Amino acid sequence: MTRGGLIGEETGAALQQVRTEPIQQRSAARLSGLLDAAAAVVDEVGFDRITTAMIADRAGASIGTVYRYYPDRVAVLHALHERAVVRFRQRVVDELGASTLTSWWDAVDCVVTAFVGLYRSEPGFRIVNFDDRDGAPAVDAVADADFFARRLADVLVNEFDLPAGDDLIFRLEVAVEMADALLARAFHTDPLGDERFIAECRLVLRDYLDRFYSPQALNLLATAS
Amino acid sequence: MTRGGLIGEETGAALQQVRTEPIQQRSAARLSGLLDAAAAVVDEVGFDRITTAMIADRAGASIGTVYRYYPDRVAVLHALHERAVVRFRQRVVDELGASTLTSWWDAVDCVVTAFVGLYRSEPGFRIVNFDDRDGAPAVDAVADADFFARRLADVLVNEFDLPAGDDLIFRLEVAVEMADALLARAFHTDPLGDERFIAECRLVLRDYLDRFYSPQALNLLATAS
DNA sequence: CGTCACCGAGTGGAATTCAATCATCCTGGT
DNA sequence: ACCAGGATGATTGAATTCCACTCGGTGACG
Repeated sequence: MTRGGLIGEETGAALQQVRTEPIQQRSAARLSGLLDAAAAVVDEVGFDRITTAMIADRAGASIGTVYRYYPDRVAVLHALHERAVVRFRQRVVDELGASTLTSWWDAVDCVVTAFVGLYRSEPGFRIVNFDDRDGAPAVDAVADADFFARRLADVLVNEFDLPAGDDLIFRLEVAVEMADALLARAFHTDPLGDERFIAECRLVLRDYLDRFYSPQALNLLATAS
Repeated sequence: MTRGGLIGEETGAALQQVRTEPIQQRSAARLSGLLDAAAAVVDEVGFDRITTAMIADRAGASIGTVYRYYPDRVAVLHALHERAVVRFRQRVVDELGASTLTSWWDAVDCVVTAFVGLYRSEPGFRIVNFDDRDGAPAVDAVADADFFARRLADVLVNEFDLPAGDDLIFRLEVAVEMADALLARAFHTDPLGDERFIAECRLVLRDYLDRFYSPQALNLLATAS
């Protein structure tokens, strides 16, 4: 199933951010418990007021336990970021499966919907943007966007016969960056998301991609070759 | 001169971030020296690993001196941010003056050019993005984008007769967010800026705004009313 | 000689470590 | 099957380190 590839359990972008892989089952819950706590704390006190003690407290663990699994404070945020990205991809897959797709646009629309949905439902999702420039998770943010663009390109090529190639990937990455910026802006003030920016985001994406991948543009491309 | 308004010495966004206004001349240089040091450190160790001690060291001052002028660590970043924004506006004005503007597009182009130029020449400019979401200067980042959009709107209205109003401001803010995201992406890996993303940024901006403000669109608007 | 600038050891709180302790799993003997 | 008891994973929290920020003392300028 090509769509499932979006989730991607490949190790390419994966990272060993956990010091020790949990062996016993009790600690499996600890890990996600710590992340849940971190997410809750982020939403409560904000991104830069987090303390490791708060996370430990909220998770019902001691400080040492936090450091058993994560090398330092920012690694916890990294992990939270990663988990949210995975959930985002899962949500995109769900959206794609629940909708009847008649053109590539429907797929892009699903991505936007998934993104907006997560912003609304996932605690701490705000810190998770693909392109946070300066904060902790910054390093591999672009790698995430790039990775996602590649996967999305696969889907669009396989299901809607868009022309594969670097151009498509590049344009999707451009689209991802723009969408991320506009949606982040939509949620900057309004916790439910400013509909104006969300709508404009869909419009911009469609216009931009239509320029290259509208039926007309594709026809021109086909007859020219 | 309407263009000069872009620089904006209004007190609306200004802030009393310096504790003590320097009285003696020697300390005038100290202030900018501290900011230069901060900028250098930001470029070297990254945004979240900055240390007040590092800044003091680099500036050849002691910690106490930093705190003489700035109330706390983030105030230094704020000041750096503010200085960069002022320089950006100045550069935009310079670009506008040095170019012959035949349409609003040339003005937008100048803004992009100024932005790219600063990215290349100004140390620490990366932290200065309009829309840093989580880091310290995040609070008024959107306010900056909004402010800049308003000023730019004034210029475009006065010089190119674009229809004034909230719609124009909103669209310019959308444009600013998109441009910022794409240019940040352009400079994420390549210190000189990936030309592909820069070019695509110009294209996206033009297409987006053309939709509403191309001569044809404006004519339609005029005849309809 | 009174300010203005500057210094840098000192304070407090948060981040991180680590040696001790507890819990769980494993193994081999009965 | 059962269980003792070592081996190893998991947890703890006091101790340590790091870092932002203060403040009393020292020079420099006018």
